[in-house]
Amino acid sequence: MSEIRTRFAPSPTGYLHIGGARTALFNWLFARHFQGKFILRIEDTDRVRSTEESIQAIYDGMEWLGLDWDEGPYLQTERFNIYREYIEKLIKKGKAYYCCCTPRELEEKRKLALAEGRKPKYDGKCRGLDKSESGEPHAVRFKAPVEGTTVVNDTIKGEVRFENSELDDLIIQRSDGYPTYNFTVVVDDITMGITHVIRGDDHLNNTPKQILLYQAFDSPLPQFAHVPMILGTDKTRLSKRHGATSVIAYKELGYLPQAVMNYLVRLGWSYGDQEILSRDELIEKFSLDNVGKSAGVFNPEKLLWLNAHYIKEENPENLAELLIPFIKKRGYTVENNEVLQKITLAFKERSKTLVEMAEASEFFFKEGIEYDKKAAEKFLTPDTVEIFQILIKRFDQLRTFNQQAIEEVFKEVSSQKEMKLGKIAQPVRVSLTGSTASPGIYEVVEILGRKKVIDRLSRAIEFIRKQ
RNA sequence: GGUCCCAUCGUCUAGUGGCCUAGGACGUCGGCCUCUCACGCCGAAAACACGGGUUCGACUCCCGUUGGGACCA
Repeated sequence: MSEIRTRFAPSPTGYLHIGGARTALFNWLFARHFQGKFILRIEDTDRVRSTEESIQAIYDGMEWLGLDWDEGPYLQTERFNIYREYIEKLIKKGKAYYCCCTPRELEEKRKLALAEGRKPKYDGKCRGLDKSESGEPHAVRFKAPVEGTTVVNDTIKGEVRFENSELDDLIIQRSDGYPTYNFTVVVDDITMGITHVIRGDDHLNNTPKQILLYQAFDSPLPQFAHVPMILGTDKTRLSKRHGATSVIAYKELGYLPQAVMNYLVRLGWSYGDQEILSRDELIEKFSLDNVGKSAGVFNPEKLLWLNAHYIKEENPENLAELLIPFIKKRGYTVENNEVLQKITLAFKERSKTLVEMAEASEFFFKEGIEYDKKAAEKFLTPDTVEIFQILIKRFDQLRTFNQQAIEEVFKEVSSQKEMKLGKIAQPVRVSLTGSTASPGIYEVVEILGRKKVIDRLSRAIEFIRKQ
């Protein structure tokens, strides 16, 4: 078989949508699996809705997910000459014709048809007329076959049949000179040598029209694969109403791209019972055969679980790097050093997102920490003052201030005072972190460092005395 | 409205005629672990939409019904 060529062809009318990202991902995986080419094409013919920022947002989203393309980006707005050429070809072949029906005329006919219970189909008024280009405003219509059946041989959906009589003489160029969607897609896919068209199944109904166009051009058909949609919790098409739908939003919410990729690909595709798949594994194992037929509901909880998994997997150095922007956002200056890496180590088991991690670790960076009211009431009590004093003294005397030594101190004080470890750890935790929940206390003490620990314990003593 | 697609636990899914007493995962609930919170581990509840066929045998094949979705306007 010759080279596999797939493409992702989004319209730049917003952000890179989760659904679009999955389509891109499937195309990318398919191309990478077969060592083919993945092409990016921006379908920006809708000039009103297409924006520069949206195009950039698509690049950003794909870059974040690591979906690199081999050719393009091609912009449709730079390809009008090609479309014009292909329109001419069709007219010369007698497979397209000028249509001078005005939109108003068409609209009236449509209403009439509807009122009479007929299908609102073009009546073919201009079909037989041999109109050459004149001053009159005109559209160009494709002369579609009126009978027969067009079969879409879809890799995912199987054989789908459409009666040609149901299809219309579609407009391929509007009276304003703009080519229309179904036409540009076909011309682009032909000229770009696309072998596999993998796209959302919302395009399945367009496919017979496109196949007719391929046939009119005597071009071989690509293999079509229509992947099911992603729905929201209410089972309607996933949209902003369902929460974050842009890929970049997930970056900002502290998700790792591996998690998003893993989640997206498993939504609609499976490899037995395996839930966790690395990027390389996906390339190796991805196949259109295992793509399901039915639409899937986007499940943020599972994505969150995957994200937690990938945070746990990530090494401290990378994790620290990823965490920095989130800490900066909270107003602290940090660099990727040993301390920050220890912090990520302490939190990676207990954070589901980087945002959570930055929030939970804030007490490390904050100068005057505040005590949680209830926690202070419960644990910062007069009887703990003595413990704090002993701890301050012992910490001060420690030769090496590391976890092991710190643990020993706690254990000794615990047995000396015949107090359960928890009885000591919780008050210390509150005085160091402000709350009752944190990583292991020995870890916290070590990372905070001798000076801050002693300061915070002293401050807690003061606090208790003032009560 | 017309055309098309789809249908296994709440959700993502495994299942390709006997391996199914329907498996896994998220979530939920219970327990264990424990210096707190988590992680982890163990366990539980939870599904083949319905009705007809085909077959010795249907989750699996066919038809219909119902439900959902998409596209066209």
